[in-house]
Formats: sequence, C-alpha cells, structure tokens
Amino acid sequence: MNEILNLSIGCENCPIQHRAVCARCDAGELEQLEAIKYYRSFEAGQTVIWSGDRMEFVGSVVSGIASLTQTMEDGRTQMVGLLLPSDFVGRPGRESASYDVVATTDLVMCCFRRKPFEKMISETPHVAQRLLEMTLDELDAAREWMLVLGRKTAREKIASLLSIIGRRDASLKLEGISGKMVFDLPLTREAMADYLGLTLETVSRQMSALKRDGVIELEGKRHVTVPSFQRLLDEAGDDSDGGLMA
Amino acid sequence: MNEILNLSIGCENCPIQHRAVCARCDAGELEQLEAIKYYRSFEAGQTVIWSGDRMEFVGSVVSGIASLTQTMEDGRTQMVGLLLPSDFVGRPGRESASYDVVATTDLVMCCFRRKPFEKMISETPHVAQRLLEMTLDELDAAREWMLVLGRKTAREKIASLLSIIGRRDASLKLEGISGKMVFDLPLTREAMADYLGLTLETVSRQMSALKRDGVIELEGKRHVTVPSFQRLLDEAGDDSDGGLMA
DNA sequence: CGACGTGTTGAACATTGTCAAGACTAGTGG
DNA sequence: CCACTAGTCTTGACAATGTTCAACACGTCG
Repeated sequence: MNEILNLSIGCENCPIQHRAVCARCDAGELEQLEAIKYYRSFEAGQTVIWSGDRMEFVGSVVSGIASLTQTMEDGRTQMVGLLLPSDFVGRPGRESASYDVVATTDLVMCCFRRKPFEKMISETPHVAQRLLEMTLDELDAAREWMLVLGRKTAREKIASLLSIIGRRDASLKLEGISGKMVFDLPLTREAMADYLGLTLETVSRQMSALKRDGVIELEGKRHVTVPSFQRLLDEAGDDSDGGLMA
Repeated sequence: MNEILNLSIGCENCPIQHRAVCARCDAGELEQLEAIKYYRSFEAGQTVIWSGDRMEFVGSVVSGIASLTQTMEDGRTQMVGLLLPSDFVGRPGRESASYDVVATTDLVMCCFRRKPFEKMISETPHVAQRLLEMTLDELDAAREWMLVLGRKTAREKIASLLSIIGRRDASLKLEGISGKMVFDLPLTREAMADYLGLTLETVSRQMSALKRDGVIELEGKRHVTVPSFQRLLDEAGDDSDGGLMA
C-alpha cells in the first residue's frame, strides 16, 4: 500500500537530519523545505519510480532501503545504486527518471516537490553545496563499484558486498568495525546477484563456500555473523588496512 | 616533459569555456579564477596524479584525454573514468587523490590551486552549481558503465565503447550521428581492456570479430570506420532508438 | 639489422552461466 | 492440523564465455 502520510513529522525530530540534503540548512531554509515536503511510504517490492517516468518529486530515504536498477531489453538487469537512509533520490534539472527505483525493504521517503526544490537549489547555496558533497560521495561509491564489477572474482564480489553492508550496519549501530560483526542481509540472493553482476546461483554457491571456509556463519538465509572483519576484507581483495576507525 | 606553461591564455579564448566548470561565471568570477589558475601539459603516458598523493590543485582538461584508474594490490586495474576536454579533475574538500590520473594522449590541463578554489565554491554559487551539474552527469555516466561492466558480453562491451567514442567524436566535429562515422581510437588495446574489465586478448579478438562481421572497418590498428551507427548500437545492446539527434 | 612496443591468433584451461531437480519456509485453505 | 502452494534458496551436471600462456606479425626507432 503506497500511502501519502498526512502527519507532517517536524524536521527537528528527523532521524536523518544531520546527514541528508538538508543537513546544512538554517531555520529559515528548513521552514521553506517543510512547505514543499511530504512523506510517502512503500512496501518491500514496490516500485517507487519507473525509469522514463516524469519525476514529480525528489527526496531522501528516511528509513528502509531502495535500489536503483537499469534493465536491458532482454531482461538482464544491473543494480547501479543502493539507497540507504539519508541518501538522495532524483536529479534536479531532469524531467524524467533515468533508473527504476524499487523499495527493497519497507521504505519511507521524505519527498520535495521538484519545481520548488529546484528553485531552492538555485537560490540557497546551503542545499546546493550539501547536494554537491553527497553527489561526489556517490560518484566515489559508483567508481569503487566499477572495480568490483570489472575486476573482482565472484568470491571477492560477495565478500565486498558483505563488507559494505557490515560496515554500514556497524556505523548505524555506532559499533566499531573490529573483530566480530553480526547483521541481517537486506537483500535476496537475486538482488545480490543484480548488484554484483552475477547469477543468483553463483551468489548462492559463493555464500556456501564462504560459510564452508569459516569466513562467515549463517543462521537461516539472511542472518550473517562475521567472526573476523579483517578476514572478510582480505577475501574482498581490498587494500589491507581497511581504514580502521579508532 | 611536464611543463608549467607561463603563457597565460585568457579565459575569453578558452576552447572549453562553455562546457567547463567555469561555464556559468560572470566577468568578475572569471577574473578571480584567472588569479588562481595555471596551465600544465603532460605527455601521453605520464601520470598526472598518483592515488593517495596530496592534491595541490583541481582543474579541467583543456585538450587531450586522461583516464582515472584504480589498481588492486596484485596489479588488476580498472579504469573508472575517461576524462575528455572540459571534464573536471579532483574533488574539492578532499586532501588526497582517490585514483591515479594518467594522460592517455598528450594533455593540457587548466589547474586551479585547491584552497582558493574551495573558497570560491563556498562563496560563488555559479561555480558550485555548475560543478554539481557536471558531477551529476558523471554519476550518470558511471552508472551507465556499471551496466556495461556487470551485464554485457565482451562483444557488447566493445561495441559500447566504440559507440561512446564515436558519439563524442561526432559531437566534437559537430557532425550528426546517423549513417557513416570515422574516427581514431585514442586508446591502446590494453587501455580498452582496462576500461571494459576484459583482457587485451579478448579485446583484440572481439575487434577482429566485429571487423569480420562488417560492423566496423579498420585501417591500421586505430583508425575505425563505422558504416552504420545504428548497427553498432544494436551490437552494443543499447536501447534501440539511440536518441537520434535531428 | 635488431629490439621494443603493440597487436593478433591459437590451444588448453578456468570460472561462471544455464538448466534442472529438489530443499526449506511461510502462508493458505480444507 | 495437515496438505498444498509459492517463493526463496541450494546443489549438481554440463555448456559457454573469457582467461592464460605462448607464438608470432607488424611498425618504429635506435
């Protein structure tokens, strides 16, 4: 059920306030944004926007996970972005969507009507500057992913994905990323395959292999325990140190 | 020979003026930029910046082609960006480079000292807005490339690369992209392989195959004739219409 | 001429994809 | 409560695609 929520949650209580596109805004700017914003929620599996559709809004993921995917005529699909809470959806200055946006889990979005938002971009530097920062971060992530897609083996691809999800999960829970790590996979095997440029069978096989080799432990299909994060990083082929945070 | 050029070419005669990061600037802003800019030239094969090095400047490609590459410990490398005239190099707000930047052909860059440039970003909205636009375009290009890397066959990858180079070349020469098309490849087989996530042998084989099948004609190794651009797009597996320009 | 950088081609091999069967889980209706 | 179904996941056998290793061709520069 796709629902436009009437309750207008105030920006001051917003859980993504400090990381979203509005992070730099002062009180007056937030007020302007409040005037053009509304919330929408989507169920897991629902499509938020179809590629090619006219975009009526841009916005931020408040909770849940969405994916950006591209599909070829014959059905081959590639996920080109994983949108987590605080990530921005949509492109100011563009009429129609370039990718399918699909809710991977239940999802809540904070939407801004596109036209007034574009006006704000051109008038208030705080929004444009924050959006620039976020876009540069996404570009880095996309390029990182190009290395994964172009040069890593299936096993390394899986380990890379697990380390990304684990790292993000730890930062949400404000945990360190040393030693043991436990999290739930928010993706089906098929979604993992679409992200990694593999088939779901290969994903399944490599998950089994990593389990067999003690790199991960599985309870059910989705609950993952990583005994040693460093070991996982080694399997991913990433530069060794892993940028350990204190 | 890496040379800092003394002759300060004025911005008013700049060939990339209308597309570069300074495209939106008014006279006063251009004057500010002139004060912090200098030109550097690089020979084909030279490294412009090493990944991890401190960035003293950001800047624009004026002429020639540069590539952004990422390398794993064991030597596997992936090109994550192809920088053409007017493209921007560097990331404001970051101390050190994330990728190797290599001159693929002889190269001239218009460099801005980083600190003053960052100051301009935060003070003059025209630069920040243009940079946002350009970054969004690059993000789209990177995502497009993720589909190529993740889901296309070797033959489709080659055809995709050729169509991108051909399209860009046509737009430089202000030609249409219908029918016949002739251009020189600015990349070695190895560079093509690094871009496409293939080995150079596979690139060579698929080039031969496309030639044998009449999709392209080759004079020498680098001079390419495409008898039918539509045919090439079909081989690339891209959405059919190809966005034909009038 | 010989050496080097670049590119092509062949044969054997490895990794991943394809197709197919079956396991596990949760939900539905008798 | 159980059987049935649908969705997700696992596993096996085999095929296909791309890689590796090796030999050789071509052109340029000393």
